[in-house]
Amino acid sequence: MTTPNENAPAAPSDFIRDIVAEDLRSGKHEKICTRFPPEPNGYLHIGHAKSICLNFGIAREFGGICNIRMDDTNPAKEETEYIDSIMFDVKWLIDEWANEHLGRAPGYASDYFGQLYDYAVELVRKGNAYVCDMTPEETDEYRRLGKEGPFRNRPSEENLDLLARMKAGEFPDGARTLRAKIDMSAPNMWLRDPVLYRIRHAEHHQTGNAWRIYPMYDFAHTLSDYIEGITHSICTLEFEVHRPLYDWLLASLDLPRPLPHQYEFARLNLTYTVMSKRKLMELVSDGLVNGWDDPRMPTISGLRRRGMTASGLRSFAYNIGITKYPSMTDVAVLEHTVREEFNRTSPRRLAVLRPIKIVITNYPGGQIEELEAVNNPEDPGAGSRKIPFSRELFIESADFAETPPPKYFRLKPGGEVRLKYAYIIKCDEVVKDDAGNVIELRCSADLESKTGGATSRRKIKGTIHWVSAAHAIEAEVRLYDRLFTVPEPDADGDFKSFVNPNSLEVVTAKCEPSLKDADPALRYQFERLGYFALDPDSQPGVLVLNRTITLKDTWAKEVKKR
RNA sequence: UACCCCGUGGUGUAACGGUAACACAGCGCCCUUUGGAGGCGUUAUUCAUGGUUCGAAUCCAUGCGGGGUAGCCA
Repeated sequence: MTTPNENAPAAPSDFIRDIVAEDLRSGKHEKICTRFPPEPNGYLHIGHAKSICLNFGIAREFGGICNIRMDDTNPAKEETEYIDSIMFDVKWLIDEWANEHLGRAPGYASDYFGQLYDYAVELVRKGNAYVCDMTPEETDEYRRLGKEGPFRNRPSEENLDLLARMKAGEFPDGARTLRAKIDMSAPNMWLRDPVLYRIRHAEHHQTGNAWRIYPMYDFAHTLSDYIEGITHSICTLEFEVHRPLYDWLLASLDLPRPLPHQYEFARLNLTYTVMSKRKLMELVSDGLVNGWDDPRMPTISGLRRRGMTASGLRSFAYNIGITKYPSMTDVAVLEHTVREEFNRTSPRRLAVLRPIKIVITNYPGGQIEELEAVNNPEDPGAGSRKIPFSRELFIESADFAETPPPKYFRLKPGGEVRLKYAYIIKCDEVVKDDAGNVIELRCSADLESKTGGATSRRKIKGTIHWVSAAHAIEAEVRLYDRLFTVPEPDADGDFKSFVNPNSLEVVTAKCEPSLKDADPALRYQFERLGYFALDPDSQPGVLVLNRTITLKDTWAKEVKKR
């Protein structure tokens, strides 16, 4: 069932896929149907990406389908803005990969409100549900005590009448509920007559004012699964204790088989970030980030804007596996996955983030050379391009040190360095302003050391990047770092106090001229610096780039050790 | 507190009663016109105790540790 030109790793094996494979083998199911059921009350994050890749991945690997279903049973918390973003993110993530395994057209639990209500009536008829008049506080207390309430044994006819009047909007919010009649002394709290419907005089984003009662998660989710013919209903660990209720609902309605079954796996936790919708919402509303799609956010929209690709996120989802152990994944795994893909696919470019000017004193003033530069050493088919060289250049200020630390093999007074694709130069003079800041370096080039030249084979320890001053184009470059300074910001204390004050730095970079036509679909490697993607803030003639991820920097690590 | 689930190197996973392996991270070396990439090497693991078995990470029991649930949220 796999598509041929898939560059993500081979399908993994895990306990859920083992079950699916066995169910197919044994003939329990002929065709697998999974689902992804987000509540539209926030933006999707990388944890949802794990779930999407699991559900669509299974559909894809086993020749089944996966439905997208908005779990929209609480009109108070849900908004169409979220629906739009969720649909966009899911499509972005599975497009070209598992889109053909999308089941029914993306829909809503609210599509089934009518059928759901009929099931509720049926439950009442069977004596498996009743209308309860207790207040929320009373309900809580009785449940805690394991005590049966006074309305539990209402006659079926009365329940039916009350339920119909609830539906008709005769009672105020919270006045009554429909509850499952299970077992008030059950050790599992979710079996102590859970609420199935509550009264909410609220307008719903899909159904408008058609309904005055709304089903609870357990009821709506379980029966929506059944209605859609879901075979494997995969959710996160916190729903584990709900599973007996899931099974009870299906059994009590006496539904014909095959019934769906619920399986649970551990949600994703990543170091140096937070993952709950509530906390992400706080970062946005407190202005600690610039919106849900801020490139520092672990949201799918943020990661996309940062420059991460759908295939990269999918590879990551496959790399981390699926278990029931509540683990903490090192964000370095994500970073590694992204680098691995970009190293294979990214065109190389020369750009200087923090420029310092150098003058090649023995190079003629008006002369310009077009030098050949390889586009991607990992991909010979990517070809090469020309970059202009002239007497005045910019190099990275970090690539010069007046008093170099040990093992520093970049440019230093009297020292030599190779300019990538160009000449070996020697720093002859350091020019400073009145304040003592280095403002210019005067260098001489070994004019025979260019590729193919007589001295081109000379062994020079350092090679640095550069751009021709006269030809450079400017770009706003946004340098992102981890959003939090500690590996587990929500371990203890206020997570917001650990926000990294240096998580965003904006510089004006000098770029080689070919970047003028930068392609938003591409990720560029700025040699020796990292991978960069065009930000949507870019306009014709105005380049804005985001640093998706740095290159591995062993020198920085060396410096840090001291 | 009650109930449920889970414990394999620093981290994430594999091994499905038969030699504990892979990736990330770390460390060292080699190579390099990216201190990138790549190559080679290396450190380090079955929560504890008992039991079953020729043989246990795997099965059982107890203990310990971690997580989840106890909304008219999902």
